[in-house]
Amino acid sequence: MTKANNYHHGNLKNDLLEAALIILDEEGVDAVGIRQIARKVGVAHSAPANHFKNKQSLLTALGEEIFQRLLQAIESDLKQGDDLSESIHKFCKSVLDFALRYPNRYRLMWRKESLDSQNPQLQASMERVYQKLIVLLGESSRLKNIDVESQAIALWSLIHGYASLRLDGNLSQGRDKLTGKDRLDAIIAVLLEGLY
Amino acid sequence: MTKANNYHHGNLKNDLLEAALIILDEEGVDAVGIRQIARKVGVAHSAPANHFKNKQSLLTALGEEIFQRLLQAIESDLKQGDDLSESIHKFCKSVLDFALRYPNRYRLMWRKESLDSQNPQLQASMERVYQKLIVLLGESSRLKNIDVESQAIALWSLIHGYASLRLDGNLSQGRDKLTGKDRLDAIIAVLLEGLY
DNA sequence: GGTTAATATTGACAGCGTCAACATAAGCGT
DNA sequence: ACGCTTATGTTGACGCTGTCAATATTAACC
Repeated sequence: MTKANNYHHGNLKNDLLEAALIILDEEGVDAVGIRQIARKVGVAHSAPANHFKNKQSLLTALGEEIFQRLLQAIESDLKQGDDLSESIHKFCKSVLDFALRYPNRYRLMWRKESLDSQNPQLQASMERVYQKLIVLLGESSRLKNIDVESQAIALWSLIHGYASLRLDGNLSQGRDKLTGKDRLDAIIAVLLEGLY
Repeated sequence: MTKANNYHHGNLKNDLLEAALIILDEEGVDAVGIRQIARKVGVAHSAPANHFKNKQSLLTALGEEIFQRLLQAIESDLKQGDDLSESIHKFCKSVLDFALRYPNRYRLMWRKESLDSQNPQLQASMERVYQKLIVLLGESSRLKNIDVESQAIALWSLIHGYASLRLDGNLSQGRDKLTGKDRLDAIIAVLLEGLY
């Protein structure tokens, strides 16, 4: 947290987002509020209004930030040269790891009632993650007679669904009883090799 | 809405849940509040406290109710005698239809920050839906060397993820460009037949 | 250096969930 | 039928929230 002088803060917008992220991680989505953030940064309860027109737009900016961080995490996990199967596993594992490490961030990014889902920058930062998957699949030549978008959506749905369920404790970690695989690997295997 | 006499209401608990469901459908998850519900039923703002110890427990009861309705929808769509592939498609279509017809109900049932996710009755009503899927898969003999739970989780993740994404407008309806299939059918096909 | 725009503060407002004190009525044993 | 106990509903208060309007302070620029 920066502090230029006593009145004008200097870097408030960024500090607000930083503080918001901490509150989000520590106390959950619903604890992230204008006044609480302002308190944490040490500024009047109405100061944030100069940088975000309302709560929704602050959360939207935060959501955008979070999508960017997820993209970073994915990119740093994906090594060039992996084959398709390996890339897919890494992509999914990145998302799951992110979701489990920062459950509240993952919840917020999909909370369309709290975010302005029409915001162009938010959409763009989300699209960038999705496009990563499209490119991944598009580069491969060993794929079936199904269009790339369907494949991407299937994979994206699978990992998003699994992460969401794991997040809220509806699913335990577990392993596949027959193959011994980690559950995530097992369900990816289902998607790659089919159910029958 | 029932009304026995002027003071004692007679059937308040049910009426509160009914009203809550309407508000949920019409105004979204965050609009569902003790005071608003009470207003709608025509009762003092503090009357609900006699039936639900706090907002969370009201929402939890509502969530339980919603899971039951989803189960009903699924059961009425599944006909005995369908083969496995058909059953799977129907199960998934039921869930997706429910999610798209009642987006706010679907959102609420997975909002673990708003519900008491440890509540035994809520868990049971959720488990009943999941078990439906397990039984479905368990009955089949044409399945691969993967344990039933992994299969169920894969399917459950896929449909839950897809529904969630569709719900918030992140995914358009669309069709598979190569097969012409409806997108839902296409991604189920991926799961059944594999990506390569 | 003085004016304008940006940024921060203070105070008010209605709405929220929760609690405590109190009012009313229903249920039940006698 | 009566009275006691318990269930259920009302009223009012508390501190919290997001937002807005009025005001104060400082930065930026001609």
